[in-house]
Amino acid sequence: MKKRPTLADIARAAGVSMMTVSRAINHKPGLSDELRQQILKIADEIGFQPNQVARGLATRQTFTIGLVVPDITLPFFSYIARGVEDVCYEYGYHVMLINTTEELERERAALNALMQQDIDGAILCSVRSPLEDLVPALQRFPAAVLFNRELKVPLSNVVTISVNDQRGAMLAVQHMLEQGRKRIAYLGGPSSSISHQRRLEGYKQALKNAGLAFDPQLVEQGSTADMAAGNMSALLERCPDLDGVFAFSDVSAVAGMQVCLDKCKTVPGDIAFIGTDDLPVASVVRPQLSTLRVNLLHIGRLSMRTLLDMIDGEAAAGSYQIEPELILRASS
Amino acid sequence: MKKRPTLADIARAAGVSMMTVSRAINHKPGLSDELRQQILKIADEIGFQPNQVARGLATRQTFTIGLVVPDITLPFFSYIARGVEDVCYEYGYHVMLINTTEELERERAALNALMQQDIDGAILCSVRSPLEDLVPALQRFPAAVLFNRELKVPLSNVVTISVNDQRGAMLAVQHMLEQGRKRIAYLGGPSSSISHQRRLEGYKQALKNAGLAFDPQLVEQGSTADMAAGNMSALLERCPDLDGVFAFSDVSAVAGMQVCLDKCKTVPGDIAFIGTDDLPVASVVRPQLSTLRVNLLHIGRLSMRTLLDMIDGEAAAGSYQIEPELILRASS
DNA sequence: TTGTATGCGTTATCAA
DNA sequence: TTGATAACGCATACAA
Repeated sequence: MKKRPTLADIARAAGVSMMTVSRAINHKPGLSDELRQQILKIADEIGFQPNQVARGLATRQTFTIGLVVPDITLPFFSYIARGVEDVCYEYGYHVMLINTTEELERERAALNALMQQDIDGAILCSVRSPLEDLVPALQRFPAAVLFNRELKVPLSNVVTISVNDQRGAMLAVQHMLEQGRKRIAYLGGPSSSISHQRRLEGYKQALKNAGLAFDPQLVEQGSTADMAAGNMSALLERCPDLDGVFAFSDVSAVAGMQVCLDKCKTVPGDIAFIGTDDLPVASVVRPQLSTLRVNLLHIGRLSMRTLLDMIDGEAAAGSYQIEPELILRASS
Repeated sequence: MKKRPTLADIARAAGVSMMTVSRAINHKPGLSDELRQQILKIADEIGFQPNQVARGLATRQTFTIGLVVPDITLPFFSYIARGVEDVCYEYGYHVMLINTTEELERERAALNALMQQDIDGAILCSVRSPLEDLVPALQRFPAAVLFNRELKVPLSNVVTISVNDQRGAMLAVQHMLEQGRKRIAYLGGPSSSISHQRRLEGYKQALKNAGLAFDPQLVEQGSTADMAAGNMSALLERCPDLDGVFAFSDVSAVAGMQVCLDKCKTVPGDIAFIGTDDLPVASVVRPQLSTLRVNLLHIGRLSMRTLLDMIDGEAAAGSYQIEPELILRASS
């Protein structure tokens, strides 16, 4: 591996100073077009690529943002990541991706690593760290977007973006209640998930609004498809009169639905199903799955654009709330 | 935002030179334990975080690797990314994630961006760029792993890791042939995909081995679930005697399977289905889907560990071949 | 329009 | 065991 050419190399070859080369490369004013073309030509021939690390050190701007997610294999986060990256590409930014696997220790490490990297901003998705750790960390970033996590007191350099999970759950449960169903279960996600907790609240609220009592027997939690299937079996056994299921994700919903079909229940005749996220699988299974949709790609893009606005000093801190949309298909 | 403390700040506060602080921070020999503890204590109090950009410039090592994928929303790649990131976390490395959306222009931009970032290595998944562009780019990285793409001539700094897609397809098709099926379709992926092309080869090879002629009428291609469903309808209409389907992904397989079930075909009675990737959905749908499995998390980890070995100069270039495993479930 | 001096925060090198 | 000085590659500020 031979050393990469530097500004100095170009300067020597072109017989000008480094600064002139720098200006030419960065398309800054202050030299004749003729000379600029000449320099660019030489740079190209020599195969010059500006060293962004050096540039970052000099300008204190790395054009890199940190993206922290619990688990990139969850479609929910991979879609957000995609949206973020798309906008980054448009604006010449780069993404440093960190998975935390919902572990506090790894979250702490992620925040620490990002501090040291001199990133221009951070997008933190569903972080769990206690506010006493999170707030000081946030304050050290030039700008940050906090997704699905609220702050007690607003910070001047952070925007919060949240999905209204509670309302989403209410919409789903209300819909089934309006169909005359009375025994609706919540096939929940991991108990530590903030979305899970919020949806549970929405579920309870919808029941309350309809004058129905909350029955803990009708709630299960679990993260994988296998667990959802097991939970569904347990629910059916405990509550044979079950007539509706709101699920934490489309995958859980499909798993649960198949368990019911296996046991000769009809969907939606005996039991209605509503999932969450509108994953590709939702419209592929039979019956096609009703679901709560939020445009995750859009959320990713919005997050990154908001971050860019803050970096450019064009936006004040604040908060967005994304409303999920109830997509009715054949399962409810 | 106040300026972050630097080595100089600590040095001043501790009444020693920057170098002594540097040595203390980096746990390098050359100073008394006593003094080291003293310095670390001050650094901690002051909230010092070493600036990795400056460190990277000085040492020419950024502890960052580039990960290029076509689309992080495809489970195939998000699982690999997760495996890569897990190993990165263990070794204190960072991941710069870039999506190329299968566009050559964006691939070129990705390679360029990574060159400029002074990364320690790169993992390139399913890149399409012609070898004449790819090879010179690869040579500029200290080390690289090339996933699902072959080189004509080996490079001393790159390891190739590939899934044996051809053999996988052969296994799947052979299995159906052994069941006595004669009209097996290939519900393919995007035609530009290298995996798609390899699997098509395997499909043809299996037919040939069985003495059957290849019938282009039995092949369709498309990337989304919707397209797969449309393609399945077309196949059924063109070839009513169809009795088996090998699909490019589990999502395509499920989509195709549901189309068949909708048209009152039985699975696997009338038509057998075998998918690819063993996604969660495969074991959740009914009938449960047979599929080709490779451990993607493992591939991600293997890629990153191999890259680390090369970075540390411990491994020579070479190539790995991953064999898919045929998982038989109810659909075949 | 072009060039010079200096600094960004850290580490390598060599001297004490 | 410690420290002074010079890189690393680029950009800012100021001068010519």
